[in-house]
Amino acid sequence: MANNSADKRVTLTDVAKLAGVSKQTVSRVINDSEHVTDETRIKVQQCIEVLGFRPSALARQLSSGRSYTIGVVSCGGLGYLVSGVAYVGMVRQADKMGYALLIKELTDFSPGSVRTMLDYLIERQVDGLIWAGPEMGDSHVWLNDFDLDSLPMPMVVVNARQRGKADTVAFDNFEAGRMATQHLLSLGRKRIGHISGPMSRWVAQLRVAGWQKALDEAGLPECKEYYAEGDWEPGTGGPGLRRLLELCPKLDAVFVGSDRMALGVLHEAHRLGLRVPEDLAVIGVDDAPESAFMIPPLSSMTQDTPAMAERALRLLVRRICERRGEPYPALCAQAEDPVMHHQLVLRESTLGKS
Amino acid sequence: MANNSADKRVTLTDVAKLAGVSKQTVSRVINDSEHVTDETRIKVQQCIEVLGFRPSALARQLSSGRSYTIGVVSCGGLGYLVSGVAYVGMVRQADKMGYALLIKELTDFSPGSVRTMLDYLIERQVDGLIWAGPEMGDSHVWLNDFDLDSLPMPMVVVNARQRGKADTVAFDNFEAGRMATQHLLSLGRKRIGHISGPMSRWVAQLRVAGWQKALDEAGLPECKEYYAEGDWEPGTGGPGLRRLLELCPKLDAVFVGSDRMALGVLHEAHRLGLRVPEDLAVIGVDDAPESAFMIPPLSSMTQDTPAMAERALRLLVRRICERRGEPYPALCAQAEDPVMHHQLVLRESTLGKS
DNA sequence: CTGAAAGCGCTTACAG
DNA sequence: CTGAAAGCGCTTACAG
Repeated sequence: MANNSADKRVTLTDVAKLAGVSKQTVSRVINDSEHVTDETRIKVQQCIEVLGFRPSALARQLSSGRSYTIGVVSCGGLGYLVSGVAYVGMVRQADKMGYALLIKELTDFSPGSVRTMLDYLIERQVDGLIWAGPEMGDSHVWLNDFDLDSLPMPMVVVNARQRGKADTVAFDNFEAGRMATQHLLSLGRKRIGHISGPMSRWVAQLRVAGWQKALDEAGLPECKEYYAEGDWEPGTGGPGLRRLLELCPKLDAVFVGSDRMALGVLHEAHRLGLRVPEDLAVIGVDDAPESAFMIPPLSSMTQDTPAMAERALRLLVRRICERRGEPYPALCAQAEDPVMHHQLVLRESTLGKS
Repeated sequence: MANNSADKRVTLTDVAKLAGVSKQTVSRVINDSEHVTDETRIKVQQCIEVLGFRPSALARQLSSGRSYTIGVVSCGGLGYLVSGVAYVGMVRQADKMGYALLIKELTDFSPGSVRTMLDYLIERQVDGLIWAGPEMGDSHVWLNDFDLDSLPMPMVVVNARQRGKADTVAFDNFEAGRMATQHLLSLGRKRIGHISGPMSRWVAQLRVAGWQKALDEAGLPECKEYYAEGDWEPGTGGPGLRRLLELCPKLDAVFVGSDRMALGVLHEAHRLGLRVPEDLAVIGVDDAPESAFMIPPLSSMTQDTPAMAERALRLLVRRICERRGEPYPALCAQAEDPVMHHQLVLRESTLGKS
């Protein structure tokens, strides 16, 4: 194995010299160009071996204008679990298509720091941009102000409101809220409350709206009063449930904005001596790995976050290729629906023992 | 706001031309060199504004040999949750010190793919390397084969076995296993079983060893028989517990390798009519956000993974600066202990109702 | 304090 | 199929 240690960088020029050919020819070999004799190719490859030559990606990028790097803007905050899982999906997918991910974290949402972030990524000449982070309040206002077409590269927004011309890959959270509520209705429940995630979040807002819609459709608008706001975490499940019971002592079902909060709800119900689902049916969202093992096992809605991240990445690579007039890699050859859907997963917390 | 759209890249040369100075002077201005008249500086800065000039990080890197990029090799696998949380910690910390993270995923552990991975990162001239991924079986054998000093940049290994000269930041999982077991012993339990993570994992092995050590110290070596292997996930907790009860029907305590598996154990105990902790004391590891809300609330051991990731990053930046003879950024100015420690968090699953 | 030159390591046209 | 030249956009010495 060659020894390209700290000594001195081996360059294409060195290889060319040793092989007795031009730099251009060496370049052709490392880029798998067809216009090279087998003889020449082999000779060059041997010299590459011998010298332990590794082309500098940096130099290549500078001269070719292509970086095979995708910039990821994340804003983790409390959503770190989801972000984390999503990261893994993105890394894998990027890798398969030959891209690396350059990850930067947005620490605040001022237009200034957004601008700085974008400039930084532009400076590094990323081929495309993934905007991955929860949409908090008006954090995406800049998307309106900005002329996205002025970005020198395509961008895909993940799990946030669709805006203007920016591509977006997101779950249909309105539908999720509606479906969860409809399930509770189908069980004959009439007093259905909701504990939502933080209302500054787009995702939480939509789930609330879906819940309300289902209630209206069922002719139970009064239930819309049975509402409490949480923060996605287990700790707000219990207080949320108590609040709901204050508002409606006869509450018979609750749709909880996340499985983690639902854990808190189950815990509190147990403490209060409420039987689940006999007295209170509970359904969450996420279908966390834990949910099947809660007491009782929790009904929920699957949400395949890694799949969303992967889909976003494939879409982005499509856009990158489109702009450059290059063919698509096989993985993103066909267009996919940018809207992701949840699916009901029913367990004891709504169905009871089977 | 300047309009640097897809048109044409604005370069340092353009600025120099407009300002009527040399490129070198513009370079000085953007690098905050002191040897520039205020007058010149202001003039240049204005031209930069007007043209919307953004220096190319790529060009800078190529000519300066410094990329301010840290390569992260991850191998997610089932440990995605932990990896995800760790990612966020790393991204944040890197950002604060002016580095970006370039993330690559290792898909298999053959020496070849490890070599390819390292070459790739070297090609991209990352300033340093983080090896972040669970140590599976002999996956780190290459660390022995490789002469780490031949790497052109420093590397820090996260949460894996200490090897040779490579810096390592990791939890003391042996101590964790011992402490958890000692806690159960202190409650007067005499038949203490263990359900471990996959034994191909270094972390799991150490926790098992710590448990055994504590049993030996307590003069209860026979308990070492009460053992089952799981996979960290909730689904293996129940089967693990049943296995333990086969081996020792009078089992009175169990140390579970992860809180997620412990959830499965609690679920199964509930099903079997075993009271926790009266009949069976249960303690996990991780102190997951869910643990305080399990039924009953789970005793555990905190494990601050983001903190570990951040510490690893700080250490790496220290090493980078050392090699280059540069001063340390404030954040990593002082050396830190590379060994991280768990802490007991006691709840009802071992202590009972207070 | 400022500038002209050379160079970082590759790729892109353009010839032959 | 192969090569000599120019260029990607900066920075690093070296002069003045």
